[in-house]
Amino acid sequence: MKPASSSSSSSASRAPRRKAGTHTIHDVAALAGVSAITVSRYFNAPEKVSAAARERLKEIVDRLGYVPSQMAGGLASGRGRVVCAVMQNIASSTFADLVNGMTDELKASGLQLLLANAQYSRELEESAIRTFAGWHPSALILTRDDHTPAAEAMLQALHIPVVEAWGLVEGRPFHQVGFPHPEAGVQLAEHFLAQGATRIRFVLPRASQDFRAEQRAAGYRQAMQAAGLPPDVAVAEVDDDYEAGARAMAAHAAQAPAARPQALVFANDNMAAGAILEAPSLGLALPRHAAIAGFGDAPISVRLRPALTTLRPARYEIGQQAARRVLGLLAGARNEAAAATRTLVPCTLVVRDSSRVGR
Amino acid sequence: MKPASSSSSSSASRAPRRKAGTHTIHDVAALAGVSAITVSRYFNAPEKVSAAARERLKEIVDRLGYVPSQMAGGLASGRGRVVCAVMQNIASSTFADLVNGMTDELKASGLQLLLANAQYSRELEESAIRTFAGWHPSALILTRDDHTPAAEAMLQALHIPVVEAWGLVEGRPFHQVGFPHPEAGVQLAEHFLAQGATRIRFVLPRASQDFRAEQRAAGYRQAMQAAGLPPDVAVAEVDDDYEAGARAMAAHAAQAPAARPQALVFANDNMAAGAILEAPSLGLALPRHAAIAGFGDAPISVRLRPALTTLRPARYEIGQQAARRVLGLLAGARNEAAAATRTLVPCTLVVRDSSRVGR
DNA sequence: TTGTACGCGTTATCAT
DNA sequence: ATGATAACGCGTACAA
Repeated sequence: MKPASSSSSSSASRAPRRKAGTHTIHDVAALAGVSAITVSRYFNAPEKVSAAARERLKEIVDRLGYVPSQMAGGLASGRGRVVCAVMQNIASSTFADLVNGMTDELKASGLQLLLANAQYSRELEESAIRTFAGWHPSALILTRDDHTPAAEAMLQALHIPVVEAWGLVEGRPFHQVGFPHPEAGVQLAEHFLAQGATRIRFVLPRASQDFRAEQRAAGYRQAMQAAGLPPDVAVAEVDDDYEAGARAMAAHAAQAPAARPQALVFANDNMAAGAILEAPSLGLALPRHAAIAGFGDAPISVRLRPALTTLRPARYEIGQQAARRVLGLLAGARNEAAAATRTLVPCTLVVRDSSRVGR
Repeated sequence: MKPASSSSSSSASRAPRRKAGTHTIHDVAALAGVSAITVSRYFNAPEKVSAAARERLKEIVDRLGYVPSQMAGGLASGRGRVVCAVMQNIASSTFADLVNGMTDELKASGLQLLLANAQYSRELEESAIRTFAGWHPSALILTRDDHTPAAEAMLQALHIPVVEAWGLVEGRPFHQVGFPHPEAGVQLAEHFLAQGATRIRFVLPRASQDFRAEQRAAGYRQAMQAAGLPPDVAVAEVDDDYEAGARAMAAHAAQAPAARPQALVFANDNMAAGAILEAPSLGLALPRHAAIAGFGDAPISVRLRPALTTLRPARYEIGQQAARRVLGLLAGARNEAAAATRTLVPCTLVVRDSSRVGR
């Protein structure tokens, strides 16, 4: 079976390409006695297909177990039915709740959520965005607002909706859903200031971690200065949050009672939990010897003794709203240059026993 | 955007399809003075491209910010560069660790991990598998072994590696990585039996939750019966694990001391934590009034007082091994009918203060 | 080591 | 409401 034509390799039959093994839209179309495009419309715009055809197609699709190829569809339409999200720490319950909110909201739309974990690193975020670019996503959801210049350039070049979820800052070119983290620091500081405390310490996790925590610390600083009091920010020396909290408590116990801060604001609930759990073995009775507050409203917080006062961000709702914004932007695709919107999903201060300032 | 089409103004039949807006492999090829296939090889098999071409291509790819289209590549090659995983509860730290293990292991391979959340429901798992089928994944990772018949059929029809991670049972047609959960129940029961305890209670979360917990309970039952003792399994009446643990402890306190179980095995660490945190307000001193053990080794467990004895599954490692098995199967693609393998990643019993049986 | 020709399965466009 | 045709961007097979 050599190609007879020695000259320009003409119509010589090539080896048939290996089939993917699954059914294609043409199999379905042939069985239903319609053309492929009708099957396509059956999936993408059922109302444009006659009821009769719809019924026959449903039966055949079910029988064959046919599932449209996302890759072929994405290639043909120029956009993948994918929303990509870059989280900072998949293992934390915070981001898990965000993801749940997004997933639930996107479920009905047929959009698949693609996740990446950047571990609080801008460089990893950039790399994730680059990877995602290959999927031609319909939209992108990020969880920070200080991208690398390269990442920022890619975001502009993609020409798709970009939503920054979790924080809320001014002057960004992208849509945002979340709350201003400095404001959260202010809220916590004022909770203690209102009780007449004058020595309030803010405890940060070890550097190079959650940059949001530092924004909250900045808010705390500002509130202290506004009250004419000296800010007092301590930074943990260990990575484990519980351990860091426990050590902060030990440092507290080591100070002379009169010099001790009256209140400790921890950058997150895990640190605060570590502190509360450690207190008894240090001979400290809470909240008398130290009023405590955290951030995040972890599930454990209400169980601690004393129960932990904390700030509760609406995590699930932020994920949901971010996804909803994406869907809205995709639907009303026209408003290209529409101004970036900012959606506030506020935190709630949850006051429990741990934050009663001793007198 | 320059028209990449070589055929010029002939047969102006149709409107040019809207471009995706990004660069294509041909843009890169043209700038480098090579053909498209060379660019393709530069990405997929760099060693087959001359060093000179490689260097020029690197420069151009960087300058353009070109990223190959996953959809076009997947469509052309018949398999997407995607591994799909169905988790049962994304919000739990258990599954987060699994995901981290998988992600890290897959990172270098260029395979993208697609996640779905089935919330302990077989039906949702089936639906996730159906959705995933449209992506023509290279492999599938699941976290249960009791799929619906329809799901099972799809798994067979996909003709791709399937790995069941987390549990380990006999007689399954798919590869497995994990540990036998009943065995975990046995381990915990025996830890208390070895201390001479005769009244040991197992506390399950509310029904319709984690079916693995019930497998562990079955192991506990078996160990008790083997020791000639009556099993005592309590089932929680509330969904919140902490609350369930607290209530179990209250029920314990309400019993006459002589009739109380000497030891409580909780189906997970969250329940155990709820119990330990509640004990002081019930007037119970642990472990004297109740020896406690959990399962999972949550981060909080070592912080509790008394610190919680628990079983530590190597979650990250299970995720990693599952991904590694996938990569192995994809590399040595030949062994189609190779027998399903089972990889044991054992649990470690972590003994702390909470489980000392009072005498 | 590099290039040519073709088709992967779907949807956009135009036509009926 | 339905169909014919031509892409979408890339990788496989084969040739040089």
